[in-house]
Amino acid sequence: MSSRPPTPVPPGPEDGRASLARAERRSQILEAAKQVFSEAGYHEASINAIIEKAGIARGTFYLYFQSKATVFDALLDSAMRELRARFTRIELDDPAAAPPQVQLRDGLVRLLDYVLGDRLLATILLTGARAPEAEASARLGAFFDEAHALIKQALVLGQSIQLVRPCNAEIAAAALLGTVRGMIEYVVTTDTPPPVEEVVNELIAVALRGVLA
Amino acid sequence: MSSRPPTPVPPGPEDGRASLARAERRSQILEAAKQVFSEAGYHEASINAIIEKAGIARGTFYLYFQSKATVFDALLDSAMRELRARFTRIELDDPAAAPPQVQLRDGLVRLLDYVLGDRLLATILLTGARAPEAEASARLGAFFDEAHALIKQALVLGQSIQLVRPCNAEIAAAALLGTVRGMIEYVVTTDTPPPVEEVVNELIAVALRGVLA
Amino acid sequence: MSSRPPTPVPPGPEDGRASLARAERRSQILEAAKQVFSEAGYHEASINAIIEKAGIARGTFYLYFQSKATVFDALLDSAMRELRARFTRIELDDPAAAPPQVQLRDGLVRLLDYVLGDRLLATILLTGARAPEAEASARLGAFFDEAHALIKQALVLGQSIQLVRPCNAEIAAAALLGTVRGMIEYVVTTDTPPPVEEVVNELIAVALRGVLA
Amino acid sequence: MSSRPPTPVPPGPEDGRASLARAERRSQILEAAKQVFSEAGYHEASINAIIEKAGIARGTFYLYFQSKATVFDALLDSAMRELRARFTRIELDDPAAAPPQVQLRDGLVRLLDYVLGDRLLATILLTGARAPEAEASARLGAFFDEAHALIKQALVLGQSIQLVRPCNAEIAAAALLGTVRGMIEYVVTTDTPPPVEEVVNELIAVALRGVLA
DNA sequence: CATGAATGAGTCTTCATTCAT
DNA sequence: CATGAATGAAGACTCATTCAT
Repeated sequence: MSSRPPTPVPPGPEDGRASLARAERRSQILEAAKQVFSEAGYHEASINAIIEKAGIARGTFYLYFQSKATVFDALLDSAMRELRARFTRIELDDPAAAPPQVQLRDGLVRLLDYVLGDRLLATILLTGARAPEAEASARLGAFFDEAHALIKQALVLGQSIQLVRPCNAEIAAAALLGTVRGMIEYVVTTDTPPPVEEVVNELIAVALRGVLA
Repeated sequence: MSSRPPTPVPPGPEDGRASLARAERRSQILEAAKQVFSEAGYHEASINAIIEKAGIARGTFYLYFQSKATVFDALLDSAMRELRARFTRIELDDPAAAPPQVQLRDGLVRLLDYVLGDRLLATILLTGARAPEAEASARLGAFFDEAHALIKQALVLGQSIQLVRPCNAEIAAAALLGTVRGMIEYVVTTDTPPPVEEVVNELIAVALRGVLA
Repeated sequence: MSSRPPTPVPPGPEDGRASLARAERRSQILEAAKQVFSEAGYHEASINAIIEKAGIARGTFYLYFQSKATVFDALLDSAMRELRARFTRIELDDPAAAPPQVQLRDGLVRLLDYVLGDRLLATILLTGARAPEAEASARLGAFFDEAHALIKQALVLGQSIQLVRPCNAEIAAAALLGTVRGMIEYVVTTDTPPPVEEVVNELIAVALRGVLA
Repeated sequence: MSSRPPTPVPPGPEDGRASLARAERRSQILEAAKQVFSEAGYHEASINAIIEKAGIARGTFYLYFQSKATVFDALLDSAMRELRARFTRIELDDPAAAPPQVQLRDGLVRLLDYVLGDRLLATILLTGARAPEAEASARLGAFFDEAHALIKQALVLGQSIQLVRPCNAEIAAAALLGTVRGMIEYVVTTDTPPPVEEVVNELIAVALRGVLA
């Protein structure tokens, strides 16, 4: 029975936490959400867990994000942005640019550097595909498709200048994308991964020359 | 092989009479669950959807499986068993065995054949990591660790007979595991994938010789 | 933190209440909802209050109705159906029919009889307009518009046979609709209302001849 | 007149200086609240909508009103006051007064004039019964009871001088109150209502002489 | 006086699981 | 063995209210 007005008992903050600037509070929540999502995955993660970790009240969360899916989107977008920024298309025509192999190597180093610097975010990115409510989840699929297309394009180009051996570029691109993802997963899940330089060298060696002697 | 829970024998008369029917019902449920889990993922999948697809009553489900997590476990285990059966350790010493490259090729063909023959189960396997309640999910991690170890071991062995170039086997194994997973994901998600032979050829070529001319 | 599976502790019914036939349980819920809605109005009413009054569990409610708005719709529709069934268009041309005044009187008697027989439902009907989520709420508006049109039509017809004095039928119909609603509200809110016959006589007298001597 | 709560004088310096500004702010809020409440009804209305429309900050609202219910009360009281002021007891004994019919007509004209001049407030009054938390909501019931008593009294008086025909004054009063409410609802909800004079004429004609020729 | 960030009780709704028939 | 009605813990989200600045 709800005829009685709900005895409004909204207390003020019980500890002296001060009001944060909007952007600060927002990233505080993002940080908490990042941890929770990367530990528990989208579904297992609860708003409860997020606000507890952030040390804020329920309502405060919804002051900054419309829904659980929205925070997840923000994180996923952030991760994709970071990744995109670090790995740019390789420039062949520009004479001022570094040689292709160096560009490739640098891109991969930046990529793994970022991944190691923010393992949590990277974890979300690797597993974020399963979040149907989050609309960024669909963008993630597009993101990997894009990566596949990029690699394929590079292979075709390489073939045209006889740098790359004849092969089915579509399939090979899928294989190489897998190689990179395997690498990322490896450094993210290994407690004390080898130096980035070494990992990248190995990655490139495998991709370019395989493992045969 | 970790201590597998004793394959939850659901209660009921053990007179062995209805055993066949029992097994049939069980696989009927498993089949329905496979479809639902592979379409929706662990969390999005509902018991409702499973029993509807199986055409059984709610209670009947719990006569054969203790919980949602239990069916999922059964499916995951089944997939892992199938995979394990298809890809055996490469035999070097047995003079009666086929040459290593052929063994490798055959193993991969069997692997991809299976994957294409049961895409649903393969999908679950690829995405099944995110089901913290399902204890088989942990075994999945172990499964991939095992695969990594297998590859690493093969590399080390290959190096000892100068077949494989010197490299950090740990890292290279991670890269190659990724390559295979990428390949699997590719054939599973592509509507009309190329013939298995071609995919395997490409995969082996990339893994052994890279993409360079 | 929700990493732990929620320790499934769903007990069976703690009292021996037996499963009711679907229709029975449904009307049991409708009855409880009727009381709650009529006491508290749509918004003040809570699912909690309804299931408490019905003595059922939360989930049971949703086994029979999709939402709070849905039960409300069912009740509103039921009330409108009852009302419509009791007050039919007055038949002038049928020589076998009773004289118009008698038809009018009978209709009103049936109306008030129903209203007194189910005050709760009548209350919901009188106040149900404020429930934007309930789609039947819109139908309620249409219902009263229909009543207005019916009265207006009757007035125009009466004017054509010189039974009704010249007047603005639109306005007069609004006035008469108000008269009826006032009557209904009166009998519904009065603890021991006068006999229906008397109320109807008075209503008709006022509507037809006014209060002047 | 029930014990009205002492018109919640919001806290703040009582120096009388800013009193004017204070009153202005107050009515600015009331105006916004009037719009919101009349559009959305008590429950659907949100403090958010009110402060947005008023262009003030959240806290400011609570500087002038203790709660949502309080503003609603203020509006309801205001509407009742306006109505009361416009419809005074009909004077029979005063020889200087206009004849009773004229007094009645004038009162009704003033009533409808006001209603049309402030439809929003009138809407709130007509639908304000459903706001259990607002204690003025109870006063609204008393208000209509009062109106009923007034009409009944007039009927009894009219009967004593043989102006009104013999009837059950209690019931007839309920009918007539309904007639007036129907009228008010009609002019309030009709986009371009007929001139007040015409509506009042029709209302009086129906009330005094009915609809028969 | 004004502000608006923060609060948290309360609401609706879902769904895995049980058990009387 | 099969059934499906019933259960209730848990989750996402809203919004009136407060109070430090």
